[in-house]
Amino acid sequence: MNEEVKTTNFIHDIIDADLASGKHVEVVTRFPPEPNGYLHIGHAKAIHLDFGTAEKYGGRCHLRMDDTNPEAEDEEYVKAIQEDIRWLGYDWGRHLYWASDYFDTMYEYAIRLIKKGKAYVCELGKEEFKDYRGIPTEPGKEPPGRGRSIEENLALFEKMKNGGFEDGACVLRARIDMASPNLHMRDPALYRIKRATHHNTGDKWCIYPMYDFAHCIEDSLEGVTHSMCTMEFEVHRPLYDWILEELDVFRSHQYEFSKLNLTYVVLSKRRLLQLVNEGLVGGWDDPRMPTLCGMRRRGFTPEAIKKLCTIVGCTKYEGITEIEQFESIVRDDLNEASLRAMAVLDPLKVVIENYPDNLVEEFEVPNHPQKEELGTRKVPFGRELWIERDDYMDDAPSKFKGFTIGREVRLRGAYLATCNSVERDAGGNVVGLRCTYDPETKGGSAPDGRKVRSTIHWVSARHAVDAEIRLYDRLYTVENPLGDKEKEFKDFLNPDSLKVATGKLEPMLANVEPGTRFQFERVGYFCADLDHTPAKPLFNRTLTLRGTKA
RNA sequence: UGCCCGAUGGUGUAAUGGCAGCACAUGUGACUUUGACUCAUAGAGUCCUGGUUCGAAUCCAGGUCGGGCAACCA
Repeated sequence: MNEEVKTTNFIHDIIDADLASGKHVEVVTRFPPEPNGYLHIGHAKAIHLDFGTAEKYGGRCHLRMDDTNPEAEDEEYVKAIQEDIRWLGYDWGRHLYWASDYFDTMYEYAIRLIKKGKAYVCELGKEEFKDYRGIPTEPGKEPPGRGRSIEENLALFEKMKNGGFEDGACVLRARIDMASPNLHMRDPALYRIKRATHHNTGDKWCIYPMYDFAHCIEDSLEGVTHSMCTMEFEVHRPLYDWILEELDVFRSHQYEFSKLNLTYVVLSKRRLLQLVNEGLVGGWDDPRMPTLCGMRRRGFTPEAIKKLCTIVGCTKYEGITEIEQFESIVRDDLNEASLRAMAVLDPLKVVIENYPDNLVEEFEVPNHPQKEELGTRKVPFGRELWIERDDYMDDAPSKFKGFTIGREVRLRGAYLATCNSVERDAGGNVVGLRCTYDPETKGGSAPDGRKVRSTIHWVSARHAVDAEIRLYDRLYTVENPLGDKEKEFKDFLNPDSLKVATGKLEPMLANVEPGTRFQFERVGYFCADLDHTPAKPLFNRTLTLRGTKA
């Protein structure tokens, strides 16, 4: 997973050209989250691009909290955002900034625009202005305040700042072109009045800059050379350029790329919030959520997430990546890195009739089949075992890998054993197996060299630790839950996205740290949950093994 | 509807005027003390129509289809 795939993309091509021409001598990027929600895998794509680009070119990437709307934002998210970015493995060093750091400068810049006759105070209400702006096919009309004198605008703007107007009574507008085919250029709002306490600046301001005004200035002030954002901002770029041009400040440039889309995943902030608020999931860090904290809890690795970002690359094409792509990367990573263990999720009792009742043996079992350096562990074995219910079948076909009456099967790392008879309840259901083992096959191989095709996992009943095991599956039943005009995404929630099992674990698993990842052999990849304790073991299934059903 | 953007196997992504490659997914086979891993192998692609050129996925024109924008959100 560490082999860095050589990457380039259309933005890096531009950077190469900028560096070659001397337009820039260093590369400065930024990741600008608004602290109003948790980061998800879509943000990971942007983070990977922003920080990864800076890394590639030996430049720097700023982390900037884009806190221009105090009504929406909350300190609670700031810590979580930082934790998630660090978890991905990125470091902004001393370059943590806030849009609110620049409120004074932005105010000065607004005045500069007014003095140039490029901004004015507009008293039109929200709905009224919509009328003036008009529709794309027809030019808009000039708002009444547009012709006001500079002095008047200066006075009015100061009155706005000093609280002389009610919220929403007026806004500061850029004076651009009410006839522009780009609606964003029809005198967009720059400042609005909003009496809200800001988490950084408190009650100092009652006017706050709009995104379009704030963002380009933030970039410029920080010396950001390449400001990358998603495609929906493309139509804002002329405004971004216009503001920096009129202000005559350092020219940052904006480049747009397409968002990440994954099958069986919904990333919209609003809908994620809905899942949490309506109790459809356990919270923002529910392991079924595509949030970084949810994915962390699920057991996904930051390396796998970054590798996905590398593979999907950076283009302007709005496609949808199959979740199988990600799952494959995760399995690759987890297969390499995880230690093996044995756990039985749907236990069936086996009695080895010819094994002494009081005997306990410990077998030295490798922690990884291909990596000797990961060592071995001791697993206790006794007369009574748990095996997977699925590992017994009446009249099994020859390709079946498990017990059937008369067939010899290898108990992984222990002995070869043969099933002689089956115990059934009144309904005919199998409730236990009676087997005999071959004492000559210690470790699992027969001295006479006979071939045994089946190997199954097991846990000693006397030593087994009971555990709650949460079996996670896709949150939705369809690839694109947003793709149906009649139904809403919640109609496609997978009722089986979480199943809870009480499993039997090999004893070592009770004592691992929360977050530790394992492959339960023949079952899947699992991760000790945040709430896992030795007294109450709790594991999450990250993914099944390839080729096995959920 | 106006403006902007895009289109390469089922999916994602390379090829920067010169052999259309890689990965995932799918099929088949081998190996296996995990139905895992690994290995081998197969099928499958340049949206359409013209033009420029010795040569076009790439450049040009027109079309088709898909996406975005029209908050005092970001």
